[in-house]
Amino acid sequence: MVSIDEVAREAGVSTATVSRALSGRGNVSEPTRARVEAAAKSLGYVVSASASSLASGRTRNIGVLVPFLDRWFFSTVLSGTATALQRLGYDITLYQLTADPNQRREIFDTFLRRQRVDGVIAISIELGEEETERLVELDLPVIAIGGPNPRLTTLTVDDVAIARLATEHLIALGHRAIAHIGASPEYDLDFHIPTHRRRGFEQALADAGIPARPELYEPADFTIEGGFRAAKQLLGRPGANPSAIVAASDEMAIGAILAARELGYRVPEDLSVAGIDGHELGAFFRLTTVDQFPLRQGERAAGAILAELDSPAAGVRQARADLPFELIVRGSTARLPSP
Amino acid sequence: MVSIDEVAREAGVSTATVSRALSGRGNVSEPTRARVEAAAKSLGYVVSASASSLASGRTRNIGVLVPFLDRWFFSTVLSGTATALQRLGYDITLYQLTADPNQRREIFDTFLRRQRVDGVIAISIELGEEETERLVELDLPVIAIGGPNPRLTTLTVDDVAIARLATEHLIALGHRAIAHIGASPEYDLDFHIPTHRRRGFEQALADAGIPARPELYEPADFTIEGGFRAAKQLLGRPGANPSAIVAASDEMAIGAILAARELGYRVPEDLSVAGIDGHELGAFFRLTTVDQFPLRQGERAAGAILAELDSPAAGVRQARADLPFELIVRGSTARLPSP
DNA sequence: ATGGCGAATGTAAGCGCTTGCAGTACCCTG
DNA sequence: CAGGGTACTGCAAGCGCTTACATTCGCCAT
Repeated sequence: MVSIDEVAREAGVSTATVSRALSGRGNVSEPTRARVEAAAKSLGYVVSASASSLASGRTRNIGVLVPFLDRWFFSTVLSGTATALQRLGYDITLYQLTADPNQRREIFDTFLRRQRVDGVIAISIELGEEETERLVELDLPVIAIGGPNPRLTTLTVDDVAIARLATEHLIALGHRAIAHIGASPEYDLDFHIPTHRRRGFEQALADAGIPARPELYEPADFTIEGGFRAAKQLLGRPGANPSAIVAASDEMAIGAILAARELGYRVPEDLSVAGIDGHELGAFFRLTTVDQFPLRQGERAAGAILAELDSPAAGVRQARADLPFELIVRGSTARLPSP
Repeated sequence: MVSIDEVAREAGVSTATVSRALSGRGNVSEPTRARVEAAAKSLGYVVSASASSLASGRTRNIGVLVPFLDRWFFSTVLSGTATALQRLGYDITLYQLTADPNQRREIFDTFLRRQRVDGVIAISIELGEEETERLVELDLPVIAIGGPNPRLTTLTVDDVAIARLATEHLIALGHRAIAHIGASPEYDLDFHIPTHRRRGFEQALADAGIPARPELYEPADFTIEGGFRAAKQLLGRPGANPSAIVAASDEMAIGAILAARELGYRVPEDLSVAGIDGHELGAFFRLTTVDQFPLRQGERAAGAILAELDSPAAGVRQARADLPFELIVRGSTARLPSP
């Protein structure tokens, strides 16, 4: 491995100058800089990350925590984060958190404390009291996506408003018998997203003066299959007879569309279905949805952490539910035919 | 930050002993080890990654290269890798490669050469000549998944055999008019997977004495939507009239099932459909497929890299197509009704 | 008894950088 | 022309560990 000394010798300067020339910190005359750069290139010199980190305290590395790697939403957010961070020359160290308390403890107590990262992004992680504490103790910039956490800077989307938007769309189309596929309470771990969305759904109905009908609610597990089963329940339930369904996720909405088709309903003529999330499969199924732009969420988290890195405490701890979302009307919803 | 000196003082030993006690390298008497451990725990000491790496040359960090983060196959393999690596105390540094040559060059020329990783896992990356060269030059253990690369240790699945297995299943069920959804040539970048699968399909037909029929082939782009369109072509083509379809991916197979339903075919009564990959949605669509266990592929890569780390060159460069795969018969294929 | 050996521990020399401090040369002001 | 900057560069002290080598000590074989 080529070291900085060889570059210094080759360029006829001290190692200090090489360091300054290559890192851009401190003043170096243009000709010297060029000479150093040429020497570095010709020798194939690349600074040693550990030596540089040890001496400077900077790592150019961000730790990213995700609960799942192989689920669409999380991998999409991660993708956005990774793209943005890489573009700016940052490495990312990935930690996939499981439910195993030992594994989690190891990550919070050891991995994150090895001075290997300059900051941490937690993507939709339900953090325990202690875990939040550990994160704060790190004394590093931390950005959390999802689930307002009063002790951390958090990027959150207003899930109540999202669900209300989807529901209002259906109401505006003349629907009144609107069903909702949410989550069973035990699924409501992650930031109470299902609960918030259900509340948004109910608010929209209430605002429109439509009485809530318990038989028009059905829980599922946020998967296509779950949505499929829930929709079958809903559509088969005597007296329910919904003309529209708001699902708390696109995957469940797709399941609902599939279920409806199987039962002989035409979507959207006989049944309107709206989802939430902006899933990649939405376009194919012509699904009307409220997109929350997960890719951009990831990019935004990257931007936020870098901003804090640049000017610490610039982004004073905040927890604003201000991530953007937007109703995307496609072909799965239609005006209720006047009877 | 607590340093090793404080632990040494607290335990009443030298820093050398602390290092040895905590890392497990070298001899330390049991009582001393316990004392050191207690001191470290009470002070909340965690070794500094950069200092340790600089001094020892080991980083306990594996670089992982992926082409996409937000596609099912890759994120699933990555998940397997991450789980296995984390369990063994390794960090993973993630690099999402794009097609942008500048970005790729930066990763190969700079990021990977900063001595930040002990080894590299390349997940289904189509590596250029030069990129392979850079990887070899790193002089680190490198494991590639997919696409036999004679210069690297590669984990590969036999795509010809996989496709043959799927096709033979259909032939065994009595089908003769079997269509294939593959990829258009320009999509055949990544290790020629589509080509191999098409070849396997054709071999199976040939072995069974079934003549190839060009009108029973249709290219697509490996997505559900692509499979949907391709199947519509196939099923609408005059004179084609297939009784079964082998799709080169599960996503395309799912698209084909959806297309068939839309055209009024019952699956599997009127049309059998088989896929390849083992996609998570396969169960829901009752898709018969050849599973290639991507999660396990990821774990296996992790195991392989650690094996090489333990005993360099133990895993002499090899490129065996020996990853396991298995026919999973579900409900999308059935015996051809005797006419 | 004695030499030899291995286990346990300490000493101290790095690992390859970054950066505070100091020195030099040059330029501008008054 | 002196005084004071400013820009550039070098010197050298770390950053917080690991580990080769040295030292000590108890124990066993001779």
